[in-house]
Amino acid sequence: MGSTCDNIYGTDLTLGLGFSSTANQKSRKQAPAAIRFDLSLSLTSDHQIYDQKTENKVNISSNKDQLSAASSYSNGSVKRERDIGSEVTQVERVISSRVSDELDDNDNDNDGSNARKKLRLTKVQSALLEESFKQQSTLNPKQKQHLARKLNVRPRQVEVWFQNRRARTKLKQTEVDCEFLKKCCETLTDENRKLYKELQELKALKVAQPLYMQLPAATTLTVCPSCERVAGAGQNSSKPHLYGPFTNPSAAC
DNA sequence: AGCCCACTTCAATTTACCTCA
DNA sequence: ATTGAGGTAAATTGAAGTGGG
Repeated sequence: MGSTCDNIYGTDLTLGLGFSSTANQKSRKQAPAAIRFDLSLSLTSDHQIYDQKTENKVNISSNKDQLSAASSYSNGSVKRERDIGSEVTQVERVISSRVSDELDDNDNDNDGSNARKKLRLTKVQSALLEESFKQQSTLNPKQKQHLARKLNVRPRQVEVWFQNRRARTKLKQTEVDCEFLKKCCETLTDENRKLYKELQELKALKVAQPLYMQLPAATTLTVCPSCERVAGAGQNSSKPHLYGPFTNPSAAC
């Protein structure tokens, strides 16, 4: 991260995230120990961090030995967290995002490391993108440019987001379809099982009694006049040959 | 050339589980 | 025995890279 930027107040701010939190160790390990951030973030009074790009504020207060945080968003909503962990994460996100932007704008990798920095879109940015996606799932170049300017991101990011979003939608639809087919399969299996059971019962009945004399009055099945069988399909004599009142017995044999 | 899609990579984040005070 | 904090590994998420149509 070669570019150390002074913020608009002329102060070279360094935010150390060294305090104890429930944020997971691994992610903090991977985050820079101290991050110098650009003009879009500034420390305000009352331990408040203000992201000028998203207009989000993160209030940080300490209460005895427990740190807590509350975010106030540009839409007026306020969120209170159990502890500082997720807010630290949020601050890291914002900082990371801005730093990535900065690196990208500076044709990146000024720090010499080729590590791919993951940029996370802010909630506000994601919400706006979602809103646009609801209206239409593809963008023409003009719309892309406009949205990119509005979100303060690169057009390529908007493009990638829409691509990934379409993929997610498709995947979800596939899952829904799969679930539907699974249900269909279950129903058919169940039906097949019932029919097979019925068949076994009829077979047993045939063995016990001469069928053409003993068939229950209620049954709609008939005996084939040519082969005198209820069971025994033409293709396989061992398999039952059943037909109902609307089929042609001679044609079936 | 530019766009889309499918597939992939990998950093960031979440979740689950464990240990210890 | 129970609870909460802290640590870690595995799983998941999602932004971005790549290659082919």
